[in-house]
Amino acid sequence: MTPARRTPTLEDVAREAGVSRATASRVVNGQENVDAGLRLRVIDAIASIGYVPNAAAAALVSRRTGTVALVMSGSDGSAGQAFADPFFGRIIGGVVTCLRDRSMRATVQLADSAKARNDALDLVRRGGADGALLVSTHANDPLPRMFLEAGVPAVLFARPSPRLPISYVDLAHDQGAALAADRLAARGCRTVATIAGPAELPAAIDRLTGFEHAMEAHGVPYVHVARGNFTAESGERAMTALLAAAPDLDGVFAANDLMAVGALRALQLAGRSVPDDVALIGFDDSQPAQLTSPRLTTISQPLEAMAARMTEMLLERLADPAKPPEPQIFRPVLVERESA
Amino acid sequence: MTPARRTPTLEDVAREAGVSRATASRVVNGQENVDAGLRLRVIDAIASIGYVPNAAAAALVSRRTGTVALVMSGSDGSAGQAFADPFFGRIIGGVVTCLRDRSMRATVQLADSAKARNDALDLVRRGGADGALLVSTHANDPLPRMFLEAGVPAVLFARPSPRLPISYVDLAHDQGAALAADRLAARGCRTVATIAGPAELPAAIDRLTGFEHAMEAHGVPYVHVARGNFTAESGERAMTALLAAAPDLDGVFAANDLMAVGALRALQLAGRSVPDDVALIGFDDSQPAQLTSPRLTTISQPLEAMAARMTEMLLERLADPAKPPEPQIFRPVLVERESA
DNA sequence: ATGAAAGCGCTAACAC
DNA sequence: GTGTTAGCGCTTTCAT
Repeated sequence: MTPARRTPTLEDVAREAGVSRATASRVVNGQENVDAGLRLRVIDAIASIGYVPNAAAAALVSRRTGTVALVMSGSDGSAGQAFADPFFGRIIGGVVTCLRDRSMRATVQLADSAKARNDALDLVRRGGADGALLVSTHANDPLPRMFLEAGVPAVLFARPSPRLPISYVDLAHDQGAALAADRLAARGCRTVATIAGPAELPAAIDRLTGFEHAMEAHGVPYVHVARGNFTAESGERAMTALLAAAPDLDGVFAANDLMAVGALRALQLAGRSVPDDVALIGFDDSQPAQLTSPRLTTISQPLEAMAARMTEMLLERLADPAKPPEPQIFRPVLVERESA
Repeated sequence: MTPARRTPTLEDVAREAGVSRATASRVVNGQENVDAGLRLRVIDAIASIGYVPNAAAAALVSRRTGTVALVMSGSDGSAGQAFADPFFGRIIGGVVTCLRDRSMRATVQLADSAKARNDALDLVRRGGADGALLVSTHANDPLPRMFLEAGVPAVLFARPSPRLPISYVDLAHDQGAALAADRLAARGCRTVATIAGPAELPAAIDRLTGFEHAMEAHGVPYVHVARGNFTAESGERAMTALLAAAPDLDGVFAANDLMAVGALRALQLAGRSVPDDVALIGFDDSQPAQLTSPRLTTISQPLEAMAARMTEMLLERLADPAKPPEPQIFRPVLVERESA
């Protein structure tokens, strides 16, 4: 008859295999310096008694959990809604995929309030995660500085504003905007406008100034500017205003695809043909960009690759705490479709 | 001068406050039965020496981690790509939001290969998570049965197929389809078609049969059927085929919004006006549904609420392991816009 | 290459 | 209400 069973421990494995707990541990953790014969016996013992290592015990002594905190920093109160945005989803995908190659995992935190930010930081301080990945796109987000000051290993997605001595990955947003400007200029557009994003997003600012500078380089000293908030509605409104201000417009760069979709609608309502009367370029290469007619020419960013690199940088930092902070900037690419 | 500091432990707190470690522990864990005066002294001590609890040590003895594994089960090789789909994002949002109210968190796993499935299961068995949330939408996914047989607490998103004695949340997909049928019937549509989703998704099957049955109830015995794979392109192709087979079509139900968007395009290309010539209804209430012209009438599902409920059910199961498995079905709602 | 032994920091009985 | 105590299961020097 079956004895009342506790769940088997390393001790049991060791006894069963006739080795010490230390050796059993070495085998479990895949260390090389173990006699092949013993290793085999340990492996058999593990299988025969159905041993499963205890993660908490390992973490307690090794001070490593194999877990990384992935902190999504939103404006206060943005709540769970944010996750519906593929931007976050793609980053999660990149992070999770990178981690699992190393047998690690991510725990997702939402930092949209002072309490939530503290909880996220606490998680790492309590040893619930080995380090943190902070997706923080807003200027003056307190989160990066909190982690920095607490001495908690962290890498950011997006350059902190104001700047901080901390590693981050980011896109060359200005280059993306320049790609759009180049395209418009190449089509011969001379009266151009841009629908900019919220001023509190450094990325939006970079896209705006990047566009202006690049058009300037193409001999176009003035660009009409309207602001939106990254929604289609705001893009439509902005485009309507732009059309009123500059009826002879022949090229438009929207700081994201959603606003470009709205702009497209306004343009079509106004009887302008895209791209013949007005060329239009978006940013992000999101799904909506592929669903409009004409389909949107846009700027794509390698979010998954950026997320994976961010993860690697954290792992490097964990392996060598002395590693100095480092930025890593990715290049956007122009996706040519029908709207420009 | 400052002594060489270890990181402070509960022991240090206890000494500083002049109480036992047990009392200090009670205060840290917010237990009620502690003298108010002592509690204050402990709190002061914590602040003054900068104590931070160690999660691994707590987990080791309490056998609780406060972490739940959120396992995204995709078809093999679907990789990180899947996360770009707002479907997953919304679920993650619902889960994370629900958990954080209880000071818990989720770790995201991708189960798209035999190894990944084993890793996910192992995570819980090693005590890396207290239980699992399995988002498994494909028929014959081995994942749910694996967790069930391992005796690991788990709750599913979507009814397992074949059925299993395990708790799950799901949408009444057939009711959603019926909502679409009712709408079409109310508009007087008599020659209707549906663009169905992949046959390996139980949800897609339910939407198809639900639609057929409801139209039948409205006195329409036959529904034209074409299959798509949930992409806009497949929807466009399906619609083109449907138009060829039944040129007098006056109503179409697509099993998701993306296919509806494709169908809309095909319809417009064929010179049919939507909704005047042909009424069109989608499913999901996704972003693209709001960006087309006309905007899509569609069926929405409360994914965040479903995810939150799934999470609660797991927590209930954790609190009472004897709790019998239970399904929880949510109602879809018709979102009236312009296409039908 | 292997084993002995010393904790890692905490919770939960249990006794008072 | 408070303290004492016995581990939780593992990794990791340190000898050998």
